[in-house]
Amino acid sequence: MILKKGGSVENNMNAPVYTAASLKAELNEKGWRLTPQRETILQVFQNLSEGKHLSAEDLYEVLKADGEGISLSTIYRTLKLMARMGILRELELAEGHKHYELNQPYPHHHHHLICVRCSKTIEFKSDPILKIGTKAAQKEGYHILDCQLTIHAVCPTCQRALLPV
Amino acid sequence: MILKKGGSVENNMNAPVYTAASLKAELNEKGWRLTPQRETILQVFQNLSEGKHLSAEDLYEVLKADGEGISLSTIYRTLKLMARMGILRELELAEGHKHYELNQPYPHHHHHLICVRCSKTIEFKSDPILKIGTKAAQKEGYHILDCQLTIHAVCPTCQRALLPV
DNA sequence: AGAGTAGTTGATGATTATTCTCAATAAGTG
DNA sequence: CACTTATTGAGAATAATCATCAACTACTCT
Repeated sequence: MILKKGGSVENNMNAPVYTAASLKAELNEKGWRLTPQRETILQVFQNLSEGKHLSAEDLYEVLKADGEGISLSTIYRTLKLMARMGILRELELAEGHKHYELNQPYPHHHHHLICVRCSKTIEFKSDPILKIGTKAAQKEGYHILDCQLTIHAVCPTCQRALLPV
Repeated sequence: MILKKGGSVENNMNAPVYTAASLKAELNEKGWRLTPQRETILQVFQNLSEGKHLSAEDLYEVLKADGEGISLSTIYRTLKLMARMGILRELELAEGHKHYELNQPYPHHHHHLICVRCSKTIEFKSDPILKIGTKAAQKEGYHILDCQLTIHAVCPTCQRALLPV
């Protein structure tokens, strides 16, 4: 993975992304700080190809391989922080641990269809859902951070396998 | 959604529910057994008022209070089993542990709007979402078990509180 | 630019929800 | 009724995540 340092702007899919500067602005606004670790972690997610997502452990390994060694404590703290800021989405794709991906706006926004047996996951998009979700949040005065339809199902392969649950 | 099986009847809200008999039929079909524990646990969920959900620990306490003492091991096993059968929905409403509720079909089917700060949760319904989700699963040949839109957001109270993330 | 304040990191220990193990039990089958 | 095998219960084992705290450093204010 290539870690692009400094003022990144647009990724290759022409979607607006956070830059170090905008991340710093948003953090400082709340009295928090932009650290090299936070910047690096954001970049990893920005350079991730669509459909990819990382667990805390995954991210830890990626960074270690890149020679960027960031402690697991910081990984966990940063993932949670960024999820609560709405920068990352927290996904429950398989049992046991969470995955994270960049929380992309409209044209890239998507949902997940997950096999409860083998965890095979398919992404799909839907404008209406995003609109309905946004409206539901607005109606209650909630400030929306993420909106994801999760479909639990059994994939064709596992249906045929007739495995015990 | 697969909630109506075999000899199901109607509860007082006019929604189809599992009976001991229909649960047994579905279990036996796969070589499993209907035990008093499984029947009891299903009943607890069926008697839960709308909008309520239980964690494994909650269920354990409820049963203990009822003098029905079922071991935590069995609780966990049964919750997972029933979720995989599509009888229960597994919800990620707050950090740290899962909640479960009966997986009700159409007129009662609903989604969740959750405050990431205080975990206050609001339920809302949406036909279109259920339809879109069902279609998405069908298109991929997945056998759907559950379909839930989860909206992570900040509730009005927590917005005003300006608390640290 | 330099000093001070307070947020952040990293290492490690602590939690805690959930799963595993295994002997004893009991549901379903013929 | 006997037999096979799924299931239970108790406790130990896991694994993901969080808390703690001293050292460090980003940001702010002269």
